[in-house]
Amino acid sequence: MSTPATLASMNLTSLKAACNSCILRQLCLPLGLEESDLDRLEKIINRRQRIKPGQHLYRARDDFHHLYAIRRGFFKTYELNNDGIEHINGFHMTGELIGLDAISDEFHVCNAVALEDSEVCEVPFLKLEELFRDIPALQHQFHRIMSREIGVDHSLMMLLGTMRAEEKLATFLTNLAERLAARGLSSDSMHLSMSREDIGNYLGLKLETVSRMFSKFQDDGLIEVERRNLHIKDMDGLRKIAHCQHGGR
Amino acid sequence: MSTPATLASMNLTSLKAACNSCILRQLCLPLGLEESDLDRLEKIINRRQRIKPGQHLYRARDDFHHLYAIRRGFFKTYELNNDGIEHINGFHMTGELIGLDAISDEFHVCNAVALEDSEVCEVPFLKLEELFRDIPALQHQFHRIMSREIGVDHSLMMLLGTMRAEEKLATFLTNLAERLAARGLSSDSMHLSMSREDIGNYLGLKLETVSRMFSKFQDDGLIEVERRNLHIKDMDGLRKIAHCQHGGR
DNA sequence: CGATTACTTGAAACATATCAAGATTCGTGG
DNA sequence: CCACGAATCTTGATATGTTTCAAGTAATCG
Repeated sequence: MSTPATLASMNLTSLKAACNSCILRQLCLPLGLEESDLDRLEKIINRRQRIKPGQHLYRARDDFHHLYAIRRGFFKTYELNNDGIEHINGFHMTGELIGLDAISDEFHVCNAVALEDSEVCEVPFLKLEELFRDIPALQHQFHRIMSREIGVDHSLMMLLGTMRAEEKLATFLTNLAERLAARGLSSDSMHLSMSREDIGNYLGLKLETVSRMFSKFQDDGLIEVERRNLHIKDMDGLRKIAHCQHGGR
Repeated sequence: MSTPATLASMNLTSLKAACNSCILRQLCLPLGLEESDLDRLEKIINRRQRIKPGQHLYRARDDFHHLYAIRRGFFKTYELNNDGIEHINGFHMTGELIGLDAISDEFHVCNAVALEDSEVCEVPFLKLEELFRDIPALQHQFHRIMSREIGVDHSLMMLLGTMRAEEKLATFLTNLAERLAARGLSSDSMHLSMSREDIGNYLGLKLETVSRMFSKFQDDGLIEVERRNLHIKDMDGLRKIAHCQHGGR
């Protein structure tokens, strides 16, 4: 399913990266870059790639060549262990850079699949590293992004290791809302791109437990939820349950 | 308590970093560097710092200036959430680089405390970034280390999210053994530097559960454990329980 | 339209936590 | 050096939260 209207409205230049005009600049790699440096960054970013829901951006064991900046849409990244048990490492939205875990072994270790109609900028990593040598600000921003990823993972480890189901889900929801708000999107009404099973998998819970907690929150007047449409009625109440404020993802 | 013999045998130059002669080169930052580049790296590494057990290397909210390469000893890094609940992010040994999570906000977010008599090399991060511009191999190795950290955290997330107590502890022990083996140390007999409570905290279990699992493994003939001395009698048996092979930490 | 998938809810089973007591080790000061 | 108290660890009994199993409903898809 392509979207003809959007396609028609795009000329060739807009198919290039165009970090310059990208509303995500403040979230993404080129934060704080000067005009001339932005141009250089844009030049190494090959093209924009469209990914349909259910389609994989990369899979474990794929050769690693590119990082991906999410321009639009929603992804989950997950890993399979030796027993074929799946675990979701993260849900990723607009402005986030994914594929960072593949640098160390030169192949991807996790799988990235789109949960919504998505679009990514493909960033060739070796060229990016070359650019770092000329643009210290870009290098530093990249390190901040990697470091942030580590911090986010630590927050998730804390969640998985110390919280009960109720706290986990409340944290998940407030965090999702904050990330939407940071992108100027509605933070009290949202569409959940992922299934109950995905949420549970991510939080270390079974889907039934997630469903029960949703019902409980609804009974308590904190949210309204029907299927994947979520309305947060009492953010402070949710936060009180989550009580531990979490990082960026 | 200092160790006079060691102190006496050290001259001033050996108090400098001496990556050159460091047995950890293959694990640490300077992997694959040429002699001349090694010298440049050594020059920015200020000094070696000795840390006594129980002493903090850094604390959350401390200004971030340095990464620390562990030359000798054993550390745990932990985070406190808003409720004062502690969660251990990792146990770190010789050759590992810690403090990476602080880059993004320019202050430390977790606390690092020595569990044994330890020694670290202090690496000024901004100077290191400058060096990256001249030494591409160093830059790339740093990115690999950060990426590896992310991969390790993902493995831990999988452990916390999907495993039962028995699997968690078996994974913890085999992983510890592997890391010791990678350093040329005995992997079947070891001293556990951390308490049962620390192990439990790290694995998302209570100390009583850890203790029970230790007893169970001992009854099953997999290990011998008395207090903090551990002997692994049947590594394959442990691995079979762990069954999911984990990353570097 | 029927079939499949996603979700909800209940009852029972299970793993781990909690509470509690006792044993051992460790540190410290008398 | 011994004694005391604190910390660490083990083990048992009970409590609790989450999972598992099961059934049913609603939405989605071909």
